[in-house]
Amino acid sequence: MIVSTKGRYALRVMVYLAQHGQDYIPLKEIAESEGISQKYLETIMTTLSKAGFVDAVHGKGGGYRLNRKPEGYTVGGILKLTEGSLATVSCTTQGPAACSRSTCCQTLPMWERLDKMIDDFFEGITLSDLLKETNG
Amino acid sequence: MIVSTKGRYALRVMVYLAQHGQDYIPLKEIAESEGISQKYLETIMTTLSKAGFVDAVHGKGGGYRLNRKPEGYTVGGILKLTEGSLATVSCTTQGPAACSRSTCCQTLPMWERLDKMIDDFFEGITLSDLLKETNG
DNA sequence: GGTTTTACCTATTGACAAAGTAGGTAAACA
DNA sequence: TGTTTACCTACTTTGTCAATAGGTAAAACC
Repeated sequence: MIVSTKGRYALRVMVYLAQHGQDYIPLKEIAESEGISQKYLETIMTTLSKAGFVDAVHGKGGGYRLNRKPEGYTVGGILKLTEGSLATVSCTTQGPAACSRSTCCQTLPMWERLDKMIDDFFEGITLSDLLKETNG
Repeated sequence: MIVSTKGRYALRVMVYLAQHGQDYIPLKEIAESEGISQKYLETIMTTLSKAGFVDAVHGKGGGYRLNRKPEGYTVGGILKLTEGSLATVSCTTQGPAACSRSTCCQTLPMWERLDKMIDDFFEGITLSDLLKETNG
């Protein structure tokens, strides 16, 4: 049960941008600061940009920046965008009739409660909350 | 973020055994009833058997059965055994120094809280609880 | 003792997605 | 015109999940 690097990197990038306010930050700088492959980060930034999560500007002095306040982004929103889904089992990822056993499965309700709990967890955290985190 | 078939199948098998009390149920019957490949299920049953979660008896009239009451099994125990770990990110799966950024990472505390929440969730559910589930 | 029924063991395959790479084009600015 | 940046399409590598193949060993039955 794993959140892939795509989602994890995206979160870290968003935190990084949040810490740099109104400035446009070039991808190269983000990649180097966060220790992420430039090429790989490109695909993530494109996703964030297309979804309107960040502004992108070409050319010198360009780069990426947030277009909302940190409180305006939930961790859930960022992860759902980059991961595709947060569902923990294929049974709940697809439609209701995905599994022929759904009507009699003794474990399905548990998975659904888990998904709900995780969704609530992530939707209850904003970028602004992450900025306040401190380790150690 | 996915729980693999191994853990899901294991849970369903344990529920199935719980519903059959003291009887020894051959693998073939479990596989057919639950629609799981026999060969694949073998690896799962071996895991459960080696860990002492089930009794196994060879020969005619043999098979598998639980050796505790359903209340004696937590979903967390079964999943940790078959999945290996329930950690959601590689950052927390491995040791504390797995990631060089762990001391300054703004997102790590959140992952740790998530892992804790999921662990509590699964440890708070027993086989006996699953038996009471009803769908639709 | 031989046959059937069962669990147990080692190794291999196929499919798929995650992670990362390669090499370009287009926009903005000096 | 040249540099800096984002954007685009395609490819490769790697690894794990899911399943398969082909056996051996134990227990019961006749």
